[in-house]
Parts: sequence; C-alpha cells; structure tokens
Amino acid sequence: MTTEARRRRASISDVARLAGVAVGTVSNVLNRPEIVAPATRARVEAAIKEMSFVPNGVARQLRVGTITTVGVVVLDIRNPFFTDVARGVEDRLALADYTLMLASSDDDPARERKYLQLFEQHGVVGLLVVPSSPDLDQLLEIQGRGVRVVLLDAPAGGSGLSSVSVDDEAGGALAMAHLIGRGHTQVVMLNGSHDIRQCAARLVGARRAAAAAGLDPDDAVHEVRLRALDSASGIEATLALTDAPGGPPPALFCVNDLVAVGVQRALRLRGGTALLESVAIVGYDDIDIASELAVPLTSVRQPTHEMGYRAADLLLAPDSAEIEQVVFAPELVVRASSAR
Amino acid sequence: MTTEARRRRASISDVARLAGVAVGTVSNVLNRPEIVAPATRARVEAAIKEMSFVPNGVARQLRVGTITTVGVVVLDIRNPFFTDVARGVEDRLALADYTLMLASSDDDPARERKYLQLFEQHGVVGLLVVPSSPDLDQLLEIQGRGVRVVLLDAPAGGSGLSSVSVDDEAGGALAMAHLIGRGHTQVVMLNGSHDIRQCAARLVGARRAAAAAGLDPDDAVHEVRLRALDSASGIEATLALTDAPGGPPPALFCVNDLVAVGVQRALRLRGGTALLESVAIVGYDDIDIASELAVPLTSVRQPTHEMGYRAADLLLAPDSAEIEQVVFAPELVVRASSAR
DNA sequence: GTGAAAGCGCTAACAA
DNA sequence: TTGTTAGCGCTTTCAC
Repeated sequence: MTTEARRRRASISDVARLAGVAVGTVSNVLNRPEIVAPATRARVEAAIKEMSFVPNGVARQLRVGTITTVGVVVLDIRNPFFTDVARGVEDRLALADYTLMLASSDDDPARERKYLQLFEQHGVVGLLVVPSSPDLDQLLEIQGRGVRVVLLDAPAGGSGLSSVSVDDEAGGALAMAHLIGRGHTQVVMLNGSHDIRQCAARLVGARRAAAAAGLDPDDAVHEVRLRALDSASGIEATLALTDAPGGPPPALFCVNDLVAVGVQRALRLRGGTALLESVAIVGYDDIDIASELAVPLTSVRQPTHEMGYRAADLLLAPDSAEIEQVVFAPELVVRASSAR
Repeated sequence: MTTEARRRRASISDVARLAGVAVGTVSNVLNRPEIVAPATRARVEAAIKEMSFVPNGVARQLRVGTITTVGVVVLDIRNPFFTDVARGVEDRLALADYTLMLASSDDDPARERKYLQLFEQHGVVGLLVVPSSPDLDQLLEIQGRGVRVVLLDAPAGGSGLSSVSVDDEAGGALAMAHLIGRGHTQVVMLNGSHDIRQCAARLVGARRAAAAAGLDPDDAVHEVRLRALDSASGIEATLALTDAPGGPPPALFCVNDLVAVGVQRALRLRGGTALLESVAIVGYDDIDIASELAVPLTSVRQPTHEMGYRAADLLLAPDSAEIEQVVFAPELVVRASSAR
C-alpha cells in the first residue's frame, strides 16, 4: 500500500487480493480458465490487467518441475556451420512446441561447463552439445540426473551418450584423395588444435587417403596448426607460408571454409589473382558462400540442417533410454579452387 | 530408500540427511564454505558427491530473486551481422561475469513474443532485442516490470526504451550516392518488407540521396520486395529481373550482403562472369566474406561488435534508469563490384 | 465453483 | 558453528 509497494513485481496473491478471490482461483483462470465461473473469471482477468501481472515462470517451474526448453551449446556462434545445425534443431523442436536457447562455448571447456551448468540449473529438458573437449564426464553426470543429452557433431563412442555426427575421417580422406587425384603429392593442411576432435579426425582421414594412394603420409600431408578456426587465422598462416623461403604450397586443405576464405584473401594480398589461382584449395563445411568466393571453393559438405534435426529428434524421442549413434556421410563438392 | 527413490534428483535435504546435518548447513557449504567447520564440511561434501547432488538453480532463483543472465533475441541467427553483434554483447557481458542466452525470432513477431516471455519467466536480468515489429508495447511492459531492456539495431525514439542502432537512412544514402557518383541514375533496390524498420529506412535514405543529387526519387530508385533477406531470395529476384524483357538492371542496391551473394550467383548463372561484371552491386553489412566474393562487394559497414558491446554496456549500467539512444554511423567500403 | 493449505528446493534470519 | 524455520510464487489436492 505504501509507495514502495510498486517496486515489487505483482504476484498471484496480489492479484487474488485485488480480485477478492483465493490464489488457487487465480491459478485456475491462468491454467484452466474453463472451469471457473465467467463472473469471477472476468474479475480476475481485470485484476491481472490492472496490475500488469505476469506469472513467475521460475516459481511455476519449481512447482511443476519441467519445462519445454532445450539448451544448445556450440563451439562458435559465428560459424555458419553451427548456426545451420542450430536451425535444424530449432525446426524439429518447433514441431513439438519446444523452444531452443543457444550458447557458444568458444571452444573453451570452462565456458562450456558454465553454460551446461546454467542450462541444467534452469531446468532444461535436454541438452544438445558440441563438446569442446573429449572429456564427457560432466555430460554423463548431467544425463545421470535425468536431463536428456545428445552429442552434436561428435561421435559418443561407447560413452553411453547418444550422438549425431558426420564421419570426419571420411571427410578428410575425401579432400585428400581429391587433391591427390589432381596430381598433388604434397599438401599442407591448415588445421586446428587436436583437442578439437573434428580437426584430429580430418587429419587422420587425410593421412589415410595418402597411404591408400601409396604415398608416405608423413611426407604427403604437412600439418600447420592454427590457433583459431576463422578467416583471420587463415590469413595469418597463409601469409607466413607465402613469405617463407619455399613460397606458398601448391595444395592446401583447410579444416573449414572460414579458414579457406582467409587463405584466399592472403594469397590475393601477396600475389593477386594469379597467385590465388595457382594454388589448389579445398575447404570444409561448404558454407553458403563457398560457391561465391573469388575462386569458388571446393569443399566437403556436411548435412548440417539434417544433423540438427536428427539430434533434436533423438532428444525428443520417447523415454526409451535407447542410446543411439547416428553418423552421416560427408560429400565432396568440387569447384574451381581445386579443379584446374 | 526404496528402489524408486533413485528416480528423483537429490535435494539439499537428502544430502543433509545423509551427512547428518541440517539443510542450512548444506546450504552454507554451498555458498559460504569458509564459515563451516572443516570436519562437517568434509562430511557434507562427501554426501554431495555420493548423491551426485546438483543444486536446483530454479529453487535458488526463486528464493534469491535474481540471476546474471541476459537474453538476446535477434532476427536471424544465420545472418553473420547478428552473430557478430551477439559476440560484442557476449564480450561485454563476460567482463561482468554475466552470461548470454540467444534466441532467433526469425522475423516473426509471434516467435519474438514467445521468446521474450520465456526469457522473462526465466528471470533474466535484462533483454537485448532486435525488434521484429515496430510495436514496442510488450517490451515496454517488460521494462515496466523491472527487467532492463535495450533495443538493438533499432532506434527507440521517444518510446522510453534505450537503444543502440546504426543510422540506416545514412547507410542507404551512402550506398545510393555512391552509385550515383558512378553515373547510375536508375538503381534497383532489393529490399525486404517495410515492416522491418531497417529496410524501410535504407530505402528512405536512398531516395533522399537521389533527391539530393537532383534526381526524381520515384524514377531513380526502383524497389523490388524480397520475401526473405537471404541469398535464396536474392537469387530468385535476380533471376526474375534478368529474365524480364529489359534484362538485368545496371545497378543494384541490396539490403544486405547475403542478398548480394545471391545476386552474384544468379547473374553468373545467367550470363557468367561477363554479366556479373557488367552490373554494379552494393551490399549492406560488410560481412566477413564480402571482400572474398567472385567480385569483391562494395558494402555499407556497420560497427557490429561495437554495437553489441555498447548495448550490453547500457544494459549493465548502474540503475540510473537513464534512457539513452546510441546511434552509430555506417561507413561505405568500396570494392570492385561497383568500382569499374 | 471456490477456498485453504501443503509443499516444490532453496536461502537467510535467528536461536541455540 | 550448527539447527530451525519462514517464506520466494506457484500448482494442486481436498474440503466446503
């Protein structure tokens, strides 16, 4: 009643008092309006409007226990690959009238932990995560507490988690085999940290393809480690390579398209279109603009939308605590960057 | 104690019982471990581990009332412009040890409503939103209930909300003036729905620039409405334009770079590089790959990261319920697509 | 059809 | 230092 009363958000009991009914009745008009008498209902609704009352979802959730939100944690929100996957998740979730909340771990296990904890504490019904480290303990624990967890873009192996991923070794092999088919026997792979599973696996695949072609993997694929998987790192590494005594390598396999974009920029910076056209480049992800680059990019395509969709599917599946591993196959899309 | 007991998640009182202490003590080891005796603390910690207890964040929040999460709602999560802004937000938030949760409204006011409601019910401390409609009522209401709200990429005008935006009219004018400077007196603007403020404003700016150059706006800028702001729509519209009697227009102003990417693809589809090089194209946003397209794209750059950072700044500002409008200036980046 | 009251899991006084 | 207890705002029996 004092002026300071206006500071606090109205609660259900404030509404009840104003309408002259019990809190239970207000709750009823909120949740089962049909069972309350029209007259009281009108009174309550008026009171709700009057106080601009919004039910406290936190309290509701505490009482009811569940919520229809799914948390998604990806490595990098600026990478179209992940947002495309997220879109697939969202599309599937929408069918079931669930909502999605997204967070980006930035490849940092500490941030990942934090977000997982945050989501769990918020009571999400499930978690879709692109793990930033091979350590699945936290996820296993979370699953143990009844939250449904599905690994995204990483195979769960025998860990006890469901997962949806793409065969990265196959993708690496596809890229390397293609380059070898074009006559390259020495390729530089611009790769990320091996702590990132995808990076390690793509290298393994590339080496396997080299071996399969009768080459010595150690000689055929030379790895350069990037400190991040974006175009800036691609520029940096390519500049260094180009300025080194041997000059730029004749063939480059980039662990993702963003890096390849940086490579193209750096090559053009140093030697214009001529230099750019003289090196074979293969990227990974086949993001939207791969086909529109200065030199359209050969890339390994992954079924992003489908991955997200399928992962959400698994998440939403009937309680059958069935653990399932879905592995999609990548596909090589050949364009000018490697096809001269 | 029965087998069914393992079904439910352990609560603080379960832990207390197992450790032989009071719930308050468990709460203390959780929140102020230093004030509890080492011996009891050890006992409690053992019990916590034993039961794999995770505090119920929902209950905590209900009790404590607040939380350090900020909700961000953007129009399209796949548009790099928005994710770059989100990154700016995140960087600022991290400084204050706040976390960000992201959702995409997909330009759909109904979805926006839903997410805003979800975030509010989850008790976020603040909301950063790129509004999908000019109707700010819901946001005003939310702010009225004590949640801090800052508009992103839209000026709040006199509505009573704070906002961080870029002058879209100026951006449209920049693009148009440039094209006029290149000798074009007829430009087609590939635009989105005028319900999207940015789209409407950029057109206004373009017309203003035409008028300023002594041209008749109605004649100089011909608008084509896209149904979405992505490359697919750009392709579709450009194909239609190109196949029409007059052929493709000599100058195109795209409301964003994604659309411009589609334009380039469509032109190449119809007339190869020759056709592509014959039309002047200006995009908007200057996304990362604008400079790496087949024909590097002239584009209007917006300070994305800074926008997000500043918006989060406003959100986090001391309770001084100061309403503030920040407007950044756009900048034209000229590249080959318009510079022949 | 409506009211009263218990309790979801937790924190913060306050007592002991 | 530790225990007890009152509520945070809501839903849901169970009476009336």
